[in-house]
Order: sequence, then structure tokens, then C-alpha cells
Amino acid sequence: MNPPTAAAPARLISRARPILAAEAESIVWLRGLQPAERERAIDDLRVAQVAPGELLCRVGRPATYWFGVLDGLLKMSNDTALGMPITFTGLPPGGWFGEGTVLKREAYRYNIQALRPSVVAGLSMATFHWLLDRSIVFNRFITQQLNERLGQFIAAREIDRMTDPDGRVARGLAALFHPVLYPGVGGLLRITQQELGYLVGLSRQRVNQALTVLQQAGLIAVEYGGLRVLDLERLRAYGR
DNA sequence: TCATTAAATTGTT
DNA sequence: AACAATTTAATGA
Repeated sequence: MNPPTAAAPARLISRARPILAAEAESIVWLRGLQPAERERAIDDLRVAQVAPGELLCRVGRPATYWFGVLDGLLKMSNDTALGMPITFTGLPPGGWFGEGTVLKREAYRYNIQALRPSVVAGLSMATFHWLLDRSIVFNRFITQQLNERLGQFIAAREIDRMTDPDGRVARGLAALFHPVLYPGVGGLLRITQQELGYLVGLSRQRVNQALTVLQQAGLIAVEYGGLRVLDLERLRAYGR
């Protein structure tokens, strides 16, 4: 339906608008900042709507923004023309990414594209570094972010090695429900079985089958257009 | 608010 | 890949 192959060039800046107060409330790292810092950050944040299949970051492009998902679902992958395409992770609401690249003022090392209509916020590199230079709270957040993501990537390697489709779905889901990296998800993750298939690299049918198994095991509850996790610990350890 | 219709998503083969 | 069944979203009375 929205094959992640079709991609138009992203023009985030031109379509971007200021952030709404209600949207800013949902951003966790804004909460700990000093009033002056928060004001500057909110003033700097740009928000844009992203269409399915649209590329937000391209491998090799110079980093300009630190991005966060306000709503929708993005995919972080490494599908260059050469080499095998690898999906690193999905990015549900509450997820922020690109800090590594912005930190080092480098080019993006992966593609970010929308799996469905999404709302994305961007903080300019200048303001990112400004916060980094003066806010300890912000530094703590970034450190934790980097640390948790490192753990995710290590887990992702295991998932890629795993042959059991049920296990791949289970672990992939557990990653999306990461409470620190994706606080916006909460109890219910809005994701279709088709989208989940794109993320874990399985057909929709097989995903459906796996979800049924996981539901019968009491690990998740499948709903129309999404699902909730009942036992994150067992989901994370599935197939071990 | 309710009924109708279209679109999206799911369950199954 | 295709199909039927189900759920949601949109529309207008």
C-alpha cells in the first residue's frame, strides 16, 4: 500500500511551521530545561507533515536537524544502492534521532523514511549545540539516548540472526515499546501489520500469524490498527 | 446523533 | 497474491 520504495525528496524546511504548545508539551526533554532554554528551543523547533515513503534523511546528506517523531511512524534503514538493505529500527512517536550525526557535524549514515503520514519536529544543529553547551539536563538526556540506542542496535543484530519469524516479530515489537527511547508510545502502539512487516522484513501474512501466536501466549493484545504489550519482559526475551 | 458509504485493516486461503 | 469479513472514518440528513 505504501511501499517504502517510492520516495520523493524531502523539503522539510520549506513546509515547516512553528511548533504548537500542545505538541511541545509532549516532548519529554523540554521538561527539564530552564525557562530561557526551553523558550529558545521551542522557538527554534520546526514541525512538518511527512507523506508515506518520503525520505527525511538521506545517507550522505549533511546533518541539519535533530529530529523527533510527534506522530506517525518512521523507519531507519541502510538501503544504499549497493549492499543488502537493513532496517535498523522503527521510530514511533516520542522517538528522537540523528543526535550522533549532529554531534559530530557529519553526514547522515542512514535513511529515514515515513511508513505512514507522520508529524516530525526538527531542532536546528545550532540550537542543539547551544543546549549541549549550557544544559546539564539536556546532556544527561542525550547521553541516556545514545546509551539506550546502543543497546537497541546490539539487540537488532540478534534479531537479524534469528530465523524464527515469531521471534523476529516479538523482539522487533519489544524494541518499539522501549519506554526510554519512545515514551510517546505508551500502552498502545499504532502500527498496522503491513507496517510491522516492513520493519521486521516479513510478509504481512506471516506477521499476522506471529501476532496470533504472541497473543495466545498472553504477551500482546491485537487490536484494529495497532496492538498493546501485556508482558514486555517476556516479549523481549522471546525465543531465548 | 444516526444512517450510509467509502476506505483501511485484518483474517484466511 | 487474492478474497471476504471487519473496523474505522467521512459524509450528509
